[in-house]
Amino acid sequence: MKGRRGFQQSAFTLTDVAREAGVSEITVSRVIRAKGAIAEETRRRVEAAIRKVGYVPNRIAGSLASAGSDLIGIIIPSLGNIVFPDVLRGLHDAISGRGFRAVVSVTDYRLDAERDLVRALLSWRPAALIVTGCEHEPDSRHMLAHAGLTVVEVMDIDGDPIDIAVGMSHARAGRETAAFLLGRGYRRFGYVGHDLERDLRARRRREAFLATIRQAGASLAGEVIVPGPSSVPAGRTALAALRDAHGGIDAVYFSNDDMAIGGVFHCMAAGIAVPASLAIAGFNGLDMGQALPQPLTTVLTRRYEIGRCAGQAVLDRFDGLAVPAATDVGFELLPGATA
Amino acid sequence: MKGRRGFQQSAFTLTDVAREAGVSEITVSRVIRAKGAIAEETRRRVEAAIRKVGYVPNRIAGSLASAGSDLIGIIIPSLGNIVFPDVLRGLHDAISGRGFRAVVSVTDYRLDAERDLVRALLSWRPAALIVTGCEHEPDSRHMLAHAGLTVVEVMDIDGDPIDIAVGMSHARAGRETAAFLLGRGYRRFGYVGHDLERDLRARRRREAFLATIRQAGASLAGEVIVPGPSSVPAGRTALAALRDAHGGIDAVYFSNDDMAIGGVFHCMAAGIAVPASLAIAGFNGLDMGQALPQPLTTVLTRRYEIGRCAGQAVLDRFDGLAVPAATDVGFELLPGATA
DNA sequence: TTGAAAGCGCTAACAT
DNA sequence: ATGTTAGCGCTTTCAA
Repeated sequence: MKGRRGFQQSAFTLTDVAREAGVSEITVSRVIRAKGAIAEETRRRVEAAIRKVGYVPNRIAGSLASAGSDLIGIIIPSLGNIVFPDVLRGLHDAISGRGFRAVVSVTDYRLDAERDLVRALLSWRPAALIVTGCEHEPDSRHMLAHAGLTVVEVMDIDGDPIDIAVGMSHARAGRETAAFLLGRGYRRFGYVGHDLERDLRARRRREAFLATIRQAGASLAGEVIVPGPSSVPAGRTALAALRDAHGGIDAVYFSNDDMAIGGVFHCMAAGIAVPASLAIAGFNGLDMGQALPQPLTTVLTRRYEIGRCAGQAVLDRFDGLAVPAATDVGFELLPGATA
Repeated sequence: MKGRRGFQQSAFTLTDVAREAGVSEITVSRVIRAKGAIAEETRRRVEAAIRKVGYVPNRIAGSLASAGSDLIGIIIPSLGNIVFPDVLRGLHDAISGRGFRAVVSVTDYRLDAERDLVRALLSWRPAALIVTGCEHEPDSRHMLAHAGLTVVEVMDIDGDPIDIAVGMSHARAGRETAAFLLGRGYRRFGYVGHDLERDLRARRRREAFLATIRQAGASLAGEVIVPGPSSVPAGRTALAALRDAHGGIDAVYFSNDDMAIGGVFHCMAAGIAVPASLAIAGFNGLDMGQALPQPLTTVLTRRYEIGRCAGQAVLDRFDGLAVPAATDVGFELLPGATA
């Protein structure tokens, strides 16, 4: 159980099993992969031998010999934002039944880190690579486009897919939220967001939101952008700051539900009537927001579905089926009760 | 970009790079791994050749030759419960800087699924395997104990570690929560939980909680256990059900913060004064609960820290350093304002 | 500082 | 139904 490097482990190989069972290696290999015809009696002997020596196949050797791994690389910006575990969950549910394994890497929203991870994961010759969003460094795009494997870009379909894209239009979500709030009669808007340099999808929602309210002759009366990642406490303090700095705002668009729920909590604590004095809208449709005494006005995103579709696309491609270049899983505006 | 099976990709090998640079394969290999002495001039030529052909190393071949991968297998019960992404985040932060990659698998809280995943991940000859909890099927334990690699059991230190355990005592957390509520004068308790057949740690907290209140002469006046996973909506409806069925309860222990926050929302919506009419306690110390108008009474768990320590243990073992068999990251009772 | 030879443990292709 | 042969692309000796 020591092993300075940690990996000599089960020293047994196919050869040992074959000797034990009195057959050739390839026969053992066939039994293990359930491939080719094997006599019932032989299979039993081989299986007994496998159990006897406690043989664990070596997929590194197997993958090298067969020129293919059952690994699927996935590169996401963060594990701290609940949306990515949700995507991962969907992906995992789709692929694990077929024996694929997810190798997970995190960029922390840095495209240069993404480039390095693309290279690192490609070196494992995965069956597919799943990346987040449609913005990548030219190097990344080039590697992905020429690696000769299935590439799925998830979350976002506002760009030009390298291979396959599965997601939704964040621009459209921003527009529709703006239209909804305008329709409810709000005119003096605030925005509360988190680090937009890095969260490119939140940025796109904000831009589309602003364009839409301006087109309608309404204005952005003020905004607060916190430097770090989104969180409930950040949303809570940011809304307090926004109200301190700017009067007369009647509706606030938050970069996502975490931030918006923080905003709702601030209003509860400060005795601000929602939506009478202030309307609040978020993005994602988290359970939590819908379980609030007043359900949050937000956009329900299908994160799990994105992961599941991405996984299915990988399987379909693997099976030689045609896969559309872009799949829009859509979204749903939840009117809620905070706007 | 097709590739029926998705993995012939960058057809270039070391041999191609070597030919291009006019050196032998091993020299290219040395340049790539920055191992052994290389003349400056040679290095430059090799690097140029690598860039020219767009060579991506094949770590499958490399791992086979060097008898070791830089993969770390991780097996968790779920991605739906925020605690596991948190652990994953800590693990990732610890290991990714050293070039290790996490291969993630999910058991859905089934120990038989865990067994299969242990076998599947061992077949990748990972540098280490990280599993959740201290309860495993005998087969799993046996494979893990004899695989000759670093094994870390995370979350829980209430058992007998296979190799290394990093976590906290859930029994102690249950006891201390009970002691805290007893100290505040509560005597008629309720419990609201989720699927305890599967979440063994939640079960252990509950048992320790019950033992403690009984020892103090208090009683469990009623409980509601919802069948599925924990969630805010589940906690909300379960508390409503508990209050319908049982009168006179003055404090409710929830299986975790998600459930407890749902309970708080129910009280808000139903006009139940917290903690005057009903006290609420959770487990995990999620941000969300602490950002509530009344911060939740709960136990702060160090999930990120567990992942980070587990990763560090793997690195230390890899570096030949001694690693303690059990690391207790501890927890902290947050008094909050709901009890 | 560089290279030649010999595998790592498995599977594809071709027998038998 | 089973076996033989020849690698997969790299790294580890061991030489030079």
